[in-house]
Amino acid sequence: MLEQFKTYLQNKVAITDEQFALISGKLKIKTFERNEMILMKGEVSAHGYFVMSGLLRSYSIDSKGKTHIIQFAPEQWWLSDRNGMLFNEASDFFIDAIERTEAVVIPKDYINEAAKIVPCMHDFNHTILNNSIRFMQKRINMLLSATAEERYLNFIKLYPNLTLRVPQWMIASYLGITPESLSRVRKDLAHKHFKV
Amino acid sequence: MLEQFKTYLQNKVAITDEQFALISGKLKIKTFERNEMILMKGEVSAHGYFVMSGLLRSYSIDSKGKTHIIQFAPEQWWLSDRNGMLFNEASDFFIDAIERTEAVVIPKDYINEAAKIVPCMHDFNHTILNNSIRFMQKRINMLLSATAEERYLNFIKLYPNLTLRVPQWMIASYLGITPESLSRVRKDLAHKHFKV
DNA sequence: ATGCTTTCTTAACATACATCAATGTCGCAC
DNA sequence: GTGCGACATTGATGTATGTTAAGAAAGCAT
Repeated sequence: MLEQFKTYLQNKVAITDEQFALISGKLKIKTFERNEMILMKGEVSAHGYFVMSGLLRSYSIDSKGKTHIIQFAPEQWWLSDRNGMLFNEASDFFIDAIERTEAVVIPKDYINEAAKIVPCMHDFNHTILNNSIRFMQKRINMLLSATAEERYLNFIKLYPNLTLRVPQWMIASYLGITPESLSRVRKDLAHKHFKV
Repeated sequence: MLEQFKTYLQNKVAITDEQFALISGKLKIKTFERNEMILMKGEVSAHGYFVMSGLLRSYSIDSKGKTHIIQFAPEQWWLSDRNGMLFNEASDFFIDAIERTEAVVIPKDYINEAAKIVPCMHDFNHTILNNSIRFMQKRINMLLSATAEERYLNFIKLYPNLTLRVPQWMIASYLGITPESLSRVRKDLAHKHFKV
């Protein structure tokens, strides 16, 4: 059941099957239905999720009722609320399931506990967090500097398979533009003979 | 000399003076002049910086020659290129000094080495990275949802002292608007009797 | 101090994107 | 299969912000 998570871990750091057995005992898998709410803004979350199949998202809702997607989490991605996980504070964002998804539930103290047994879990954590940061820096750079069309092209390159799985209004929401604008960007690209 | 860095560390995790002495031997302090270039895009960086006094920034330059500020690093902040630090890859961004600054130079393997002696350095690193992530998530949310005026007001609240130290075109660049727009926003705020 | 460069402001004008609204299409629930 | 709600497209129009350009003010180097 946790086979996929093991493969993922072993891909990042040197962990033997025996070691994995030692640190995976407490891990649980949870299934979320399509559209199921996972975390509300304001709640305190004590778990992170590693997505094995399906697709999660975190998002905000602004004063005008518009939603803004902060992150997509497809297979092999992590999603967690940093406020709750580390600081026991209320979440700024909502989390829900876009598709039916199976995720490994990671308790907040898991990494530290696991690292007591398998020290390189610290390196693993370190790597994950740093990756997340450089990923977000690139996104910030995009939002600061790119036009709607450039952002969309970048999105397609970055998440080729999401482009087909996710409704366009969600992609628009991730890019920081309206669905109408995205529709027009796509129309223009089609005229330029651009193909996904 | 490293007094400030020690205080900072002790504020975050339980480290005795003795422990700090053990892990601070190799640390060096470096001074950068105003406008001094610290890292060019494309270079591989092996150091992070902890700012003790002064102000650093990381930024990109787009195809039209415009600069976009990714991060400011005033006193007590960290700045490093994640590409080089963790993955030995070329940096996406530039780093330079806005003011004359004194910074502690943190070699890429420092945290791991220090943690061998003082294990809670892992917790420290963990906290720093998570804080950075939630900070950036909020910024992304801003860029997705807020108007120029809202972003500026948020900036003032977040970095009250930077507002006075940094030229306005840099603030504009951080907010993702032009200096002219920022000037207009400020004019409007003045009419509404808003005071910094 | 002097002069030169950088920064800030203001105004006229341009434009990318948002908004509003109507229509069409698709997929899913019953 | 029918019908309803979610999604996508398109067009007309609005608006926030960008662009260009000029002059004023402030900062910096010699």
